Amino acid sequence: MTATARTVPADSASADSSRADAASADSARISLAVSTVIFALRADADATAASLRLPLVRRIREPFKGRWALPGGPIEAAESLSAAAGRNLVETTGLRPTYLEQLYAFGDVDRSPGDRVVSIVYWALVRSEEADLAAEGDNVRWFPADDLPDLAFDHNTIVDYALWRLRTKMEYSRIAHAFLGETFTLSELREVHEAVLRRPIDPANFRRQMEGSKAIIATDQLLTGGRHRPPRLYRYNASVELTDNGPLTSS
Amino acid sequence: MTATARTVPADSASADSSRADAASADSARISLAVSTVIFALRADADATAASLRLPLVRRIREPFKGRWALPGGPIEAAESLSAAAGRNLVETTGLRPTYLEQLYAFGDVDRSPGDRVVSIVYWALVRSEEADLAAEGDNVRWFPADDLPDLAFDHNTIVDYALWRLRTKMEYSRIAHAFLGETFTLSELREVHEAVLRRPIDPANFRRQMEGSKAIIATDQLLTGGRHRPPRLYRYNASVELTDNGPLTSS
DNA sequence: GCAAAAGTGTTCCACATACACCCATGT
DNA sequence: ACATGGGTGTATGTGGAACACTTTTGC
Repeated sequence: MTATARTVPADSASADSSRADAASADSARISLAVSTVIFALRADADATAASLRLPLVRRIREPFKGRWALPGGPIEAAESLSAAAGRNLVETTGLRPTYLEQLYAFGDVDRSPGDRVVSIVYWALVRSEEADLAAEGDNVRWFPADDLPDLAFDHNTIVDYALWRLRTKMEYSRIAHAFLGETFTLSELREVHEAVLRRPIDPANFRRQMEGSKAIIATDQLLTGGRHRPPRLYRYNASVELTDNGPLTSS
Repeated sequence: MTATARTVPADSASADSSRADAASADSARISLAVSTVIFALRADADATAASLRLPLVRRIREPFKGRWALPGGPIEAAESLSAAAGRNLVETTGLRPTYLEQLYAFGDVDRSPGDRVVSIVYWALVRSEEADLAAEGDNVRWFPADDLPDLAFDHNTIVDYALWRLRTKMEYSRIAHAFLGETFTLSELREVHEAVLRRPIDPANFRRQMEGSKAIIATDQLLTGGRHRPPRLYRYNASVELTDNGPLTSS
């Protein structure tokens, strides 16, 4: 992460650097794209537990023709980066994200054979119920996030990083709500944590942490129809942000 | 942070999205730039404490001609994003960064009047001693990070976010070393924390936290010449990363 | 000796963990 | 009745905050 810059005489400073935010003929050759890592929790094949899954699209042209890749595309002149990512997501899956955040800008010189592409990558969470009716076909398919094939470009690296961010953020943020609907039981919320973090969590302690955090509000409703004692339904407390992104909450 | 995307028929998915990572005529109109928020700790005017400062460059052309702005410029075809940021930093200040990390990609449609510019912003830390001999002139000047004038573009927002990231990261990472030299006393390290976080820290507890973290190694040398009991010199433990950036440590 | 920073010891408290135990429901 | 998940109570441990106290230097 440390730059490999060399020292240079201090005098050469101001002339070049005053071109701040101006584009030259050089940078016009670099093309810009947006990609999105879309996570959903979906029932496993054996239906015993939910697991993290993400949709990929099959590339229909070179480079990496036939390989699976993250959904992505160019940015239109009149849309912001997050709007481009959101549009992208809708076009690929037909789903609306409940959470969308910029992940990282990937711009290594050789990440795309032939041309130079800088990809601004977003990551998103969609509700499980919605994900079940998501578009799937020959060119769009959902894969288990922890067991992907060899993807096009540096997309395996990108997914690894997105997974790391999701898991890190799950530990200190209220992000799990984004996988669930309007109301939910504490067990459902706990199962989201367990599926993402891949470890069991003590229900008793989880309850106290959540109730102490003021991130959820108990409703007066119980979920009946289960096989056992009906659990209370909770609602997300909209007055607390899902994640603390500092001064960048509104972009 | 939530996208404002609308739902769309699921069928329209694969055709467009398979253009992943390809650039169209649209995105060729968007120019790409790199900017850098460079932090150093420098002695205050009254020399009693150090404070966070950063170098800005004066814009010599429209838009925002005459306004102060973050150092930045275009990305060259053969350099990575971090290399562009590092070069940028050297050209502006003549300094070598001890820490350099991508901050965020800013790409709102109207952030630059007239044209559409996406700026990939890095933030950097440089050593205090080095910063004292940094280039400064009519078009490059250091400002206190917490008291900036009205900057060009959305650069005030960018600095606010960079400050938030620096302060957040200072709390859970070993990043403070980047402001210091090869060896340092615990007081110096603590003063870095105090200056960045703007609050006093108990020296006794700070010592135990640092020693317990294994991030620093005691040398057998004491720093003599002070007015009081000579403190021990410590060295940064290179075997632990400054920050945990997950699977992205080497880019 | 005195001032002041370096460095050590100890108490207190918040909070996470582990786990025993009671509650309410469907079968 | 009993199995099972919902929900409460409680002991133990860990780590930070607060602060008293000792050590070592310059003057």
